[in-house]
Amino acid sequence: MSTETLLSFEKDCSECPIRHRAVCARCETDELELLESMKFYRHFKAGSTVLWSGDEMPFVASVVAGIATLSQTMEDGRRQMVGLLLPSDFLGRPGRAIAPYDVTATTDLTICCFKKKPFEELIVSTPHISQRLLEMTLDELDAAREWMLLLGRKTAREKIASLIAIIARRDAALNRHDHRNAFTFDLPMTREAMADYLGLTLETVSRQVSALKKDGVIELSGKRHITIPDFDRLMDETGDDADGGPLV
Amino acid sequence: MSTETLLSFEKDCSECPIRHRAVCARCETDELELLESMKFYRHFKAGSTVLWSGDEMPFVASVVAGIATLSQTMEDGRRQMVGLLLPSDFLGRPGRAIAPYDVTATTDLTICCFKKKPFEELIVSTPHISQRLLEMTLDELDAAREWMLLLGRKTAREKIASLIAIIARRDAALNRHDHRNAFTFDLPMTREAMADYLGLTLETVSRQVSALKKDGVIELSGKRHITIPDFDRLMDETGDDADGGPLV
DNA sequence: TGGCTTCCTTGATCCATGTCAAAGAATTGA
DNA sequence: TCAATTCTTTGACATGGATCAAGGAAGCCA
Repeated sequence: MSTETLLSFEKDCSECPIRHRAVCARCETDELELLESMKFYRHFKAGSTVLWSGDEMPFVASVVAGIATLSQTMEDGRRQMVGLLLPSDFLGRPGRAIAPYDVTATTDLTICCFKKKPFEELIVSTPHISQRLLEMTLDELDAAREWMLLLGRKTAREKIASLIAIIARRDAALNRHDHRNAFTFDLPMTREAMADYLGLTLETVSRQVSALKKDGVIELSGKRHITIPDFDRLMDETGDDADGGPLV
Repeated sequence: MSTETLLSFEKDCSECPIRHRAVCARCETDELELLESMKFYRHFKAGSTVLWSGDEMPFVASVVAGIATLSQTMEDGRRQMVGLLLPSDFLGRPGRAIAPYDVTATTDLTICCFKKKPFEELIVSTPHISQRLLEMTLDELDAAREWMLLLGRKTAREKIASLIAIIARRDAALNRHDHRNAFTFDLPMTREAMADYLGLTLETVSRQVSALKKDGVIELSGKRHITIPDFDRLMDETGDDADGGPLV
């Protein structure tokens, strides 16, 4: 992202890349002006920690660019990712002072922050915001339930295929590919992060990625760059219904 | 639940057992009167299906009494429970016409229903309702994330101990036991439903319940009646942090 | 250029949980 | 009271994924 672009939306919400999908999506011009006066940006480098579970959480935020993850860690070190925050997703919960999960930037990350207290007042005074937040939270709950099916019942191979399909789908949505033809993208995460997402070990992730490659379901160049020659073939491997809904 | 009690709250919301926890919790007297004029009750017998995934969903509802589950089924029959609805929990999503999950009554069930269209108008016109719904949805999301850790990373023994702790905790909250001493309750579900909840087979559930019994973590009389001699001992078996938060 | 460091792959082996099978216990209905 | 049905337990065995171990590949900095 270029510096000018950054400066442009940092001044003016109407230039913001997530203007129409974030928690502010429904806001009118006057409401945006209010938000502009309150917001501030923070940047994190790939791999850095945004918050540790148990930390004081003085702000809520929207992801503007990059990817963040939410994860929980057990005493003995077992870790499970429980949320994946993409641009426009919301971080934090009104009414909660302490972060319940570790929040990590898996790529370079820019977030648009609001101090918690004033934002909580906004929720009450600005229905456009609380309505949008409800909608987004319901979407996240649906995603979490899809994920629970994956964690509880899918095989390692199905898990990998599902994750690749999710990422491919998102990429298709962003970059306007015709998803039914071959296309190409980069995995935005390490094998270890994939394992944490899927409830597997990184060795199993590596083996199953290799297996899908050997079977021609995906093509790999380097470690991260993937081509999908036949999206339907990939979908067959996910274990999901043929008609898994629209690719968004 | 006696017939008089039923009749009493069916007429008058202020008598309702879930008055202070459900989606209507924040409503004022005049708002309650509006709800009273719109609501209708439906009853389901234990084991019956409330909705199939893909069904038209003409209403949203609050669980008044009993337990319902949300579950997803894969084409080959693998099933994963993705939600557990207890009294006061909300069923349905404003703006959604089709049920995305199977909804099953695991005990006799009473729900308080609102037709979808009028309810959606309420959401917009009555902030007390949409604010409460947001809060409840955020709580559900937290629960789903806790569950994801269980599904992805816990052992079978830890999963069983966690489920028993969850049920015990809920029972403690309802029946005002002192949870630090021995107490007793019934599992409200079959071994198969436990397996669907935990991402296990029913045989593994049965074996691990037997193992916890042999090790003195729980006492069993019959198949469903459980006594926990030492709650801390049970918590040690769940894999969660010693301090897993308050027992609510 | 070369040597860290991080990330990834692959092999050998183990074991927790799934699968298949049989039978016991509780519940229901005739 | 006796089937019939549903729920549960237990055993024997199979297997998918974890664990342990080694080394390869790519990126980074001196």
